[in-house]
Amino acid sequence: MEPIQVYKCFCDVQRLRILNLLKDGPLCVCHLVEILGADQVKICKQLRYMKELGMLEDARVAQWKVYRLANATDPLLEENLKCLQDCYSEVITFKEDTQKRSAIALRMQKENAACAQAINS
Amino acid sequence: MEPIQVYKCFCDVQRLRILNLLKDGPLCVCHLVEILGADQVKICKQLRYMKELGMLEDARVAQWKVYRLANATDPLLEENLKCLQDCYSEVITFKEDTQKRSAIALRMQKENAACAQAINS
DNA sequence: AGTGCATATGCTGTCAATGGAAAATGAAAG
DNA sequence: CTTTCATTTTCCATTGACAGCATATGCACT
Repeated sequence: MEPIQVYKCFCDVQRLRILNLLKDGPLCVCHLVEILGADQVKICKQLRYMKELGMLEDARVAQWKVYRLANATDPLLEENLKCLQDCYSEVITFKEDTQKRSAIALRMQKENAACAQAINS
Repeated sequence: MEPIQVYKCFCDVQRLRILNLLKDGPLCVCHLVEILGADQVKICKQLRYMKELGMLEDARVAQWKVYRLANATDPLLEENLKCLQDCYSEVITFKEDTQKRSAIALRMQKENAACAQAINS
């Protein structure tokens, strides 16, 4: 992966937040939409962007589409997510996102939601 | 410095090469032009871009203008330059640039060039 | 086939970034 | 004060990224 392309990818807070979330495991689009509180179409486009870049992979589970980080993790990606967490937590809502993610996982366990398998597969 | 702005700055190989060079100490525009083998006006614009971003500082020495990294070094900047050197040395000509820089410094010592003080001030 | 939910695509206007050519500034030297 | 060298600015055309909206696809259930 060309470093310049990676940096272009990093130029959007939403993309950074998505990458940070996926770092802890796969998620389906509806979860990302809920956590980021953003337009579905927009999220979709970001996901496609990062998939074409080779950063993400996707898989279908029934109606849902599950995205995960691509296998070969880019050193730039890891370093930067760490650095952002350490130094820019007021600027990017990584912590809040991760908390929301836990809340969703919990809720789905209780409700035994159909979509739950997406997270745990 | 907003991380997004920093990443936008990183989206250009020439800017990365400039930052890498300045990490080892200040340089004047003419040296950067020589090392990067690029259009002088273009370099100028990049320098201005990074100065307005707060990443660089400049000072005049006679006819020459000397650029250096701003005092407060951004953790993102340091981390990324290191990471790029480690993992992408085939993609970005950091090593060659640094060698050229040494060659210039040496040559100027011999010639006792007027511009030399710029590097060493 | 027809409905509903989840996800994706296409199109269009807008705005920022980039490059090239020409002109302008600032400092030193004749 | 004119020339020269180093650097910067301005203007203009082009490109690329992005948001918004409408529309389309894919899958499951009936």
